[in-house]
Amino acid sequence: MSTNKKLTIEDIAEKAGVSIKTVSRVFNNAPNVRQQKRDLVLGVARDLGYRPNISARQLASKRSFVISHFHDNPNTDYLSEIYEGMRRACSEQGYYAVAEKLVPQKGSYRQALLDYLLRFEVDGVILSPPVSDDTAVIKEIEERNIPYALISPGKKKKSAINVFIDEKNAGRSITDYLIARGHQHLAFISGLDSHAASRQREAGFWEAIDVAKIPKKNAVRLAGDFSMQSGFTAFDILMKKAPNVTGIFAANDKMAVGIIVAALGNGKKVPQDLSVVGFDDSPFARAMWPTITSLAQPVDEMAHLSTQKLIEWVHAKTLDQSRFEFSTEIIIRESCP
Amino acid sequence: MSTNKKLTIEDIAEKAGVSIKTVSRVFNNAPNVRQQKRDLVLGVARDLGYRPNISARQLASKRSFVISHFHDNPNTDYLSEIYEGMRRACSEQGYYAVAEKLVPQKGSYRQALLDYLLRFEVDGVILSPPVSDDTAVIKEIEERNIPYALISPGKKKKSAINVFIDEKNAGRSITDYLIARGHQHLAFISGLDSHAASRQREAGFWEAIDVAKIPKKNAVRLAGDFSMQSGFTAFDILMKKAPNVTGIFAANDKMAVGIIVAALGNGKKVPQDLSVVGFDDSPFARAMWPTITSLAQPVDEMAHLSTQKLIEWVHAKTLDQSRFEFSTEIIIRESCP
DNA sequence: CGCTAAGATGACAACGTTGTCAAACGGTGT
DNA sequence: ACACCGTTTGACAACGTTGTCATCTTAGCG
Repeated sequence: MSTNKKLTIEDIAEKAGVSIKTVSRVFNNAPNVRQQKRDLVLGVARDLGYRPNISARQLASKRSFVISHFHDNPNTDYLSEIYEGMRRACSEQGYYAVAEKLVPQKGSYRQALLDYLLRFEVDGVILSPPVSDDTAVIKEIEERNIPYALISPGKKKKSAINVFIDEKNAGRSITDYLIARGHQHLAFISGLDSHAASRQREAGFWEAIDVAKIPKKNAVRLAGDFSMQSGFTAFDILMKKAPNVTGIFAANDKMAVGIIVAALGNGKKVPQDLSVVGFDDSPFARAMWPTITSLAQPVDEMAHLSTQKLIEWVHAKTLDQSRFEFSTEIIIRESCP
Repeated sequence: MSTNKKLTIEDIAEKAGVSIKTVSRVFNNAPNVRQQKRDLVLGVARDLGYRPNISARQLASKRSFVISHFHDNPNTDYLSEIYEGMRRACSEQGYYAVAEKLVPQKGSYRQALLDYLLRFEVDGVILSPPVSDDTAVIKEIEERNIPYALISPGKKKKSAINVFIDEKNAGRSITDYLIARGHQHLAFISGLDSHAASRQREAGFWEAIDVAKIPKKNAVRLAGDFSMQSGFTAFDILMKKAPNVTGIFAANDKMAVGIIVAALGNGKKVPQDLSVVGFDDSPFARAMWPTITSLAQPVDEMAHLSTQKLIEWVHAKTLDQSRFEFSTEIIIRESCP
């Protein structure tokens, strides 16, 4: 390992026998550089281990090389998957990934966003629920012409990168799975109705019921709020309202944990007496006992792609494709084998 | 809100009738500026809403204004508390907070660290377990004279900022609490022995037993690994080895969840038949049912202070105080009221 | 009251890139 | 061979700060 003093664009230019501007062009994928020189410069740069200085780039180009994820979601597992996906993509391109929790004021995230933008420059923004549903936030971002991506099951925007899974179809398929395992009396535990994801998962649930020709009265909906506690509470209500239910679809894993704990505490065996499936494939789906069958969405991949496309957009200054749908997978575990 | 074109140091200098260098001095808390001028400049800057351009500062000063947290801990709740504390402190000082998961190679984080440092400049580093225990990593950081902070119960370094709680004392006090609630037959579920924190918490457990003059045979140690599953498993062993235990201290909340779930599944009531206390006060301590009595450490505050002190160190170029101990608190909930 | 040294201030050159614009090049049609 | 035009290349001035060093103040002292 050599004591390499800091390399600059000039060192590369000299070694390659071109001007610094040409080197700059190569590193910015700018047009109008002969392929031969491009290769030459890249070769020299690779040999010497050159990397452009971020600060100088920022200063000269008035770009920040920062991609920010604005969120307000207590699910830290979800957040860190997003962060990891962003970080990977950013690191590949010499960008910085930053995550910022927005604190709502009077029900809107607008002020918190403005506070942030006043202090830091940002080249691109990633929004996830519930921030992605705040129209005031989107308006501010669009007015500033900041490229942005929505990782969200909500409304799609023409002028944004939309990354999503088909929530309804996912709800449908995991319900189909429950039915295929022989369950004829089913329950759905909803999340917060304000979240589009919960509503769409539920729609999938009812579609599956419908298609399987299970009588509507054999299916029941219990209101939850995504919390473990609400899953726990749902169990009591379930025992009163529909004691012969054997298959439960919880709109997220936390509620699945809640209902399983409640079931065990009341002498029910899982999955023998009660089968439970969750959604998100979060770490406790693996860590609980019994482990939980869950629908996995590739959050990391989704964040990675969002970030990549965002950076492309920043460079190209124009957005081409705007919708990216990801597919999901049912991870079969003990709670519904 | 005015359409403020970008303010530079020159605008402030002109408005205040001083040179740009003086403005620069003021913003860097440099010595040798008359108090009167300092106030004048700060006043003008506040009125106009000026903030120094980070990139230009980075370029000119060869500092990066980035503080990185290197970690490899699957506990995302813990990580996001650290990140939040860092973020707050950084944002106050115009720094960037960055979190980087290090992937070990051949048991060491050294290579991953070097890969990172090759790509990005960093002004300060925060390490938490298990990275903070990697001597090769610390050696590399010290050789580069990068200020660093250890949020860790492990060995204290003279040449670093050490932020920690007294783990042994914390283990002692929560065990004291169990004993005060009348429990005379106790169990400790350990975490990974490679983690100093687990060993120290256990030491506190035994000290409490000792001081309370509880016969050693009435206390038992069960080996866990911090996972929910290991807590679950511990229950079976406990029932065989020491069925009359009524008070359990799990070295973290996850294992507390595991043992509670197992207990409920076996018809035991918590806390009536079995009282359980955890450690960390993580989100499920609140979300589980029953909610879990747990020992809380102020992770957010610890990260905030680490970052502040790190930034002070960067500016002063010298480290004064090196040890910062934080106090803990027992959060009483249903699992051991 | 002048002298000195320490403290306060400023002029100007870095820092390492990108933007701008002019110049050189190379291919085409006459 | 020449004029023309698009493509490629480069010289040099930004970008907004901080570092260096010279100069101007001021307080203290004989």
